[in-house]
Amino acid sequence: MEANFTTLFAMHSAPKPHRNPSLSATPNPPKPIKIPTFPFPKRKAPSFIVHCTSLKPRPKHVAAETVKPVTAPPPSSSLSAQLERLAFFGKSREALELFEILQCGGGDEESLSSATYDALANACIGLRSPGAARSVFRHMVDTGFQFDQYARNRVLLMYLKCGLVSDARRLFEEMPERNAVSWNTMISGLLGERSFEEAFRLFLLMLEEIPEAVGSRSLVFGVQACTGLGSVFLGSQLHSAGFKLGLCDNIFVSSALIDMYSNCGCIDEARWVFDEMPEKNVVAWNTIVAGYALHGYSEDALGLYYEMQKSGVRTDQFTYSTVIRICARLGSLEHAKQAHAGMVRNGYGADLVANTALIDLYRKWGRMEDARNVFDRMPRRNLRSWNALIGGYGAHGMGEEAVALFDRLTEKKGLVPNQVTFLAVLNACSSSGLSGKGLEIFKSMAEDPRTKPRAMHFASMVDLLGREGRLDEALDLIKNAPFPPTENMWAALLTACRVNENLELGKFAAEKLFWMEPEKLSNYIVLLNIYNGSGRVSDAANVLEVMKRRGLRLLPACSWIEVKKQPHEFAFGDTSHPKSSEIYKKLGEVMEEIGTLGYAHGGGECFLPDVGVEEQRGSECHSEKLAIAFGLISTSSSSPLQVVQGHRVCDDCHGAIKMVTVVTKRAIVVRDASRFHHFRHGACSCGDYW
DNA sequence: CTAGGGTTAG
Repeated sequence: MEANFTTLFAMHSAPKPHRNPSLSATPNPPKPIKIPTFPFPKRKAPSFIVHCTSLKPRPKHVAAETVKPVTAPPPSSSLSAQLERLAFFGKSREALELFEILQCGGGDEESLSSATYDALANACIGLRSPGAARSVFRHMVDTGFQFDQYARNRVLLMYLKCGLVSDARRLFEEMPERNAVSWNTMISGLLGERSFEEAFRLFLLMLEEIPEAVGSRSLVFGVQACTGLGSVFLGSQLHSAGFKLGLCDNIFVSSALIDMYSNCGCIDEARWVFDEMPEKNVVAWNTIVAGYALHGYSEDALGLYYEMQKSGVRTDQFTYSTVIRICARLGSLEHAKQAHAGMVRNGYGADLVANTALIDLYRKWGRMEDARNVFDRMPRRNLRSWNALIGGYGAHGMGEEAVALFDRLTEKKGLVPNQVTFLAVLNACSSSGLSGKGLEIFKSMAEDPRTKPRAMHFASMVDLLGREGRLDEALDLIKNAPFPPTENMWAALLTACRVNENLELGKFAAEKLFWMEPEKLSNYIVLLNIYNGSGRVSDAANVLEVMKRRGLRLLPACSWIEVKKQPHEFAFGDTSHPKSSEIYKKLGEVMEEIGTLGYAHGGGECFLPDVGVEEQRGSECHSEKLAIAFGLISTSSSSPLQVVQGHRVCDDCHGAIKMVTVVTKRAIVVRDASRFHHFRHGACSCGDYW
């Protein structure tokens, strides 16, 4: 391990973060949950730690982590003392105003005291104001302030925190001498700018120049740089070095390592570091839970969270925002509600991030009143909070509310809508038939160079026009876009053609898609449904033939429903559930009942838009129907049903469920692969377009 | 003497 880091770094070319691909795939492929319980087996140490023998452990640092009582500067009449007090109490703006007044005298001023500059630096950092930072530094230079190492480090920090990175870099280079704090400050600043490579190089330089000063703080930065670079290769070298230097029994280093490993796709190594920690604090727990979640192991992550509670560690707002996010991905409302309750109980009910995660969660469950409640109670909101709610309204066919919220947002100063906001509101307009408003917003985007519509916005407009049957306009929009058409745009057109039964254009769009994404099954199925719907049997057979030739097969469709915290899963024609006979009996009754209301089973074959053909011979016992039948017999007659599934609903089920809400007087929410269907009083929030 | 450290969202 004496091999020096510079050569190691040189060997290492263009690192790419290795992430679990399942996270970047479709937005909500939910899964049923089985929470594991954790015995904690000892894991094998990663081999690189065993191999590394040549470094000598350094004498243990005496932990100087004692917390000193901090006292405010005493009240005094002098301007600089007042300034210090203001800065101490976080009144940065006022402190800087006093500084300006102080400068008003002009001419030959004297330097302020070190403590006053300290306070000013804090004020500048608090406001992130580059202008103020520059003028404070200028004042120091102009008045002949005698810089010591401390003051130089403070200025360096001030510049970095105010975003003056290149000035800070120059300052750092020109420093007559640099101590550990100077290096750490500079490296940390570069990390904040996401200049990971430079940060890592600087860390190596520090190791060369003052190796004795590289302590656990520096190591944390080095490891963070590796996290940013996504390089487990470099990260494990640092782990190894830190291990030999005796720096790895530090909670900060351990947490940084856990984060590094999990962000580099090595969850087992992350877990090893975690298991080895003699004392695990909140951050370590939060990091490992987030790590499992990042890798898509949501159940394990939730299981670890329960383990965390058992261990007696106090959960914090980070815990809740992570756990709520996990619950949002899982098909579990009960776990989520408990997390919500715990968050409020422990005094984090006002946390911005956790509340935003809650909005997202409730919207994924179709509980828009709950989402709105959370939003209204939030003491502070950022753009993401607004986006989450606007998007939620859109996904549930509540376009009016989405637009109202969007208008409220644009009237506010301080927050400027971004790409996500626009996409959310355009989708909302489209799904609620507010085409006028949608077109208006789309036009307004194009007028402002900062919000030039992107491909996804065009796709949304294609959807909007297609919904109204304005297929020619939709096609024109695709052709006249300022960039080549994307998959999303053609897919939106294809859906429009299916609903509007436009065979020719549908075929055209489908062929574009087959060429662009030949592996994607749902495209073929949509075309198949178009052909079947218009009785073009031979064309349908052709599509099937092509699919077979390309070796396209799919997982069987399944749906699930949560009853009393237990998920119940159903596949097509499933008879494996213990209550299977009751379920089919109920299903039969309900189908008969809605039959008397005029429901007729859709005669021809109806394919689920994204499931293999051999999986479905008829839609009478599609998994969603089974899940709903089970929900009906196992919950009280007034409670709404929540069904989750990974495939899109077929026409027949969609029609049937609408009528089921009439005869049972229940609300039913189906969260499928592409959207929500909020069935109530015989209608669906999607407006029969999906 | 003071300063620099780890985790979170669409």
